[in-house]
Amino acid sequence: MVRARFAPSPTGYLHVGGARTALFNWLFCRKHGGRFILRIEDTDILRNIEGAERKLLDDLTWLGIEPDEGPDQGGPYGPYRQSERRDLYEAAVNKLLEEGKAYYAWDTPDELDVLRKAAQAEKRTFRYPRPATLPTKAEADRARAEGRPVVVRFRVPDEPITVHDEILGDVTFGAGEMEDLVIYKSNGWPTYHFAVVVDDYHMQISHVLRAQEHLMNTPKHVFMQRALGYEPPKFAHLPLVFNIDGTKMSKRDKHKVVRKAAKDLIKAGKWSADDVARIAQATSKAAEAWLDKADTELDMEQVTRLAASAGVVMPEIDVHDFKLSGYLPEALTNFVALIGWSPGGDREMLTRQEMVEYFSFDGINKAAGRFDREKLLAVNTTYCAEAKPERLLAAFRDWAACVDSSMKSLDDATLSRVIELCKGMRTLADVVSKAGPLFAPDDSIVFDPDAVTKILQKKNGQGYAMLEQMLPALESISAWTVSEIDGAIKGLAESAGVSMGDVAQPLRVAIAGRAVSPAIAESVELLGKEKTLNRVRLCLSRR
RNA sequence: GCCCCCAUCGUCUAGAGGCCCAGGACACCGGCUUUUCAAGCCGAGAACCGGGGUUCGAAUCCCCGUGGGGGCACCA
Repeated sequence: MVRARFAPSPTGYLHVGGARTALFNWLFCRKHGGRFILRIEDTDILRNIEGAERKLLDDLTWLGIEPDEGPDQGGPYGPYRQSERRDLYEAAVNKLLEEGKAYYAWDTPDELDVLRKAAQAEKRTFRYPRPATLPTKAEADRARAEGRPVVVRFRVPDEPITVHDEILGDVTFGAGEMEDLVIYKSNGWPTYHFAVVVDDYHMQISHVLRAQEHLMNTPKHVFMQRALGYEPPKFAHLPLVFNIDGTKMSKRDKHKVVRKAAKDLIKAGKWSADDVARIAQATSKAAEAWLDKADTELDMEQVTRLAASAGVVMPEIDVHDFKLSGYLPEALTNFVALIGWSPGGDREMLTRQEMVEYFSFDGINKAAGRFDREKLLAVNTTYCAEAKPERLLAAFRDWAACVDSSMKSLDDATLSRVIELCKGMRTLADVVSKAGPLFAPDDSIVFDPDAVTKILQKKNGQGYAMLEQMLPALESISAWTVSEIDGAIKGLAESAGVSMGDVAQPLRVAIAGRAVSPAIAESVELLGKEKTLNRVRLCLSRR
């Protein structure tokens, strides 16, 4: 029975890299009729973020990667949060302690730091110096009573080890290359390394698919599995995903972009450091530290405020970011599946079913891949073009609710019509950026100065002249239909001896405020007679 | 510094010794279409990191070099 798991820690939104790991685990399970387990790795109580687990779960749901077992759905091997399985870790660590396979240690962080620095000065690789005779429990208790931080370290066997990876093949590590790692912290919680080993065993995990950054952890885990008498699962380490420039995709990228924008504005004299603090709603000290490259000084909400105010778009990093940008979950998953995996041949656009069908470790690459946003956009464009109208409508509603777009209040019929008129869209957000003004109040239309000069004022105000002539033509239309409106526009172009563009573009600027909108006759029809005439008059009055 | 992994167009990749003077997709460039934007259509350019082997034959196998990346926490 195949049982694979995705095990995120609740520190924020789901990262796209994590989403790919989750997807591969899910695909692997579906392919082999196995069970996909979600386990929350929350052993670092300080790093856990309130509400993060919910966000993680919601993002997975949005992507269509539903666990078979997990905190929400339960299952026979629960609980599915590590914080609720402490007795298991305790029993395991006691066993190792009793057998002399693990031992107590109580060096302070400062003491360890001194040892590390000394090793570094001698150009030696630091490894924790295992004491010749292992401390007794009584000694550990005494140290604890004295206020020393008592941890438990795993006694790593002094022998080479070869672990087999389903993707990479055999990987060998020499004897003595790993130090005796901490498996129990002084605060009484197990470390990640220990909890994974214990949980994977108790949850009967058969395959561990995880990012390649964990490769070096594998021998440690296998040594522990042997020490505990567990049969190690099979391992498959997935290639990493980087930014297009080869850097790591991290939330730092967001800070970077916003910081640069803020600094540029300061340099241009438009902002001051105080403005940064005020806009972010942070202390001036925090703002200054942040400007000086301390990412941790401002949180994401504060940075988001700065980005909005500075008018910069932050790079999408988390699944939620892509959702907000208007990507379809099926497009995102298809795109992300193709980084580090190939279904073989020329196949590229795949349904989830096809992905399951073609999925295999053979198709997984060893080399790291890069996340090409241009390609994602192209994939999304294709998905938008091929999606059924109902799907697009549902996806748009989902998105509009998420970003709180004013267009979310439109009825289904109108919305479907608008979406249809926006075909060729690259993201759901394009619908709003293209057709949004048609649904805004007449007096909220902002005229794009460029469009005004280029289209209305040019050639001695020919655009305005066309609008003046358009007014009676539109007024006389009794049946407000696309064909009538189209006829009116064509008629005017012909009688005035100008091109269609010379008539349509001024009208477009009048009703939308800029040179872009859906097809003109359709836009006008959608707007309605009254509003159209109102907007044309309004535009002329601002001449 | 030590350990580990990797290496085909700018990017994602196909390719499991002859089917490859290397195929697809995105991007780019040129053109078409056109009442805007986007979309669409047609076309062009673009890669086997270097050096040694093995073999009748190497993008494919081996070695070395170079380059890129990851890991070296009481974080996961």
